[in-house]
Amino acid sequence: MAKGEETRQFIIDKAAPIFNTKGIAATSMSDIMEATKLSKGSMYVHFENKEVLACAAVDHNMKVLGDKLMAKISQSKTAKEELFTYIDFFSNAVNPPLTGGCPLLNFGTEADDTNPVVKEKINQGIKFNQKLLENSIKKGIANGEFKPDWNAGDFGTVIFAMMEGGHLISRMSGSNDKMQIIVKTLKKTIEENTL
Amino acid sequence: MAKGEETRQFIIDKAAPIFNTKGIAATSMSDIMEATKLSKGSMYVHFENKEVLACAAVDHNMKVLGDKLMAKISQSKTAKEELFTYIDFFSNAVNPPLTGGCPLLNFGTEADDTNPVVKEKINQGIKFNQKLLENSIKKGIANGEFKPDWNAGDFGTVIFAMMEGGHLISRMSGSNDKMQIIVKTLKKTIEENTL
DNA sequence: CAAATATATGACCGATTGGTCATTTATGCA
DNA sequence: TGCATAAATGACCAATCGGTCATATATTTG
Repeated sequence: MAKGEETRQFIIDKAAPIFNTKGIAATSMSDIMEATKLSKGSMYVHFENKEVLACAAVDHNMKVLGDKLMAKISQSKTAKEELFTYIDFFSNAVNPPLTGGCPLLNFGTEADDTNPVVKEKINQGIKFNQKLLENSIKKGIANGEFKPDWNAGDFGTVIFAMMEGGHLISRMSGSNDKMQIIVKTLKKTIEENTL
Repeated sequence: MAKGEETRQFIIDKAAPIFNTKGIAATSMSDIMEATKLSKGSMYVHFENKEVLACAAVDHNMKVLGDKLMAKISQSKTAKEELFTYIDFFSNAVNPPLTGGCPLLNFGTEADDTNPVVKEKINQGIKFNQKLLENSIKKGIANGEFKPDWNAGDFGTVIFAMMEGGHLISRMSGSNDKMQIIVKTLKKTIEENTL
């Protein structure tokens, strides 16, 4: 039983970056076979079909990225530091924390009109990010760091949206220039709401 | 000669929304055959392969969307009105101006690590949007509508990034709620920079 | 250790993929 | 109208797709 779970995890580890880079539709089981050096039959011992494997890969990508992010954020001492850490964490779109870029953007746009299961996973991932940011702002308001009239919910959404948009721009241009404008603008707004 | 070009355009018209909805990899030539009711051989009379057809579909989607946008914006009398029109035009992500949503987001994320030709097309499309917004702001500064110290280039990028991010959020949630927060925030900032 | 169970293999399957081509049909021009 | 050219057809192709399964090999457990 231990061996089985080990192999299953091994497959997910190898498959996750491939799915995040090529997309679900464009990734074949042969791609995963090649990456894992496992036989086709072995794949189907651990995953009943490609869709199940793809879902596991989506979950894995979100978890790995989330864990890395939370590890950084948890080191922050102030609410402002939390927001800055969040922004800095995603500020390099050309060399992003996860191979293939942001999984919320990648899987979200692909799943949009075709895969309701993955779409809902991404929807939850987005909500998690928005809430995370909103809660940091609320915390900062509560402890007197931020202006009390700052709309935490709205600005949580704004930060997330701007970072995702900046991610897209910078990935397409192959340069972090525009992302740095986003980062600068967001940090300036945070400063303006700092007491 | 006239007939040939007519059929070619007909195929593109039918194919474009399918590619924008399902993605390039997940769209098959059979899908296009079914939509056009044309034979497979006929498709290959007008397009040497799927990649060429996909590129034509990407171009078409961007052009149709761009034309619709410019038609609206050209009716604006002031620079502020131009910016508001741009924002309003993209404010409904659940029922977007183009079937399948924003092609820059859709094709951009898919092409990112796999299709340099399409990627560059999207890169140019993004730059066009940024420049369009930047020029509206510059125009507004020049004619005394906006504060002269407003950074046109930066804010052009910010508007575009926020709208794309908002588009993603609202598509995933199936609600325009978060997009409306984005719209509200952007318009407020524009007002703050209006003299 | 031995029996039972779980895991790994790769040949094999039908379906579908993108793409070709000889042939037929429609179009455009002299 | 008649002829040359262009366009449309659909059977056909090799390659690949996701997926199955009898068989073989490890692993776990009594």
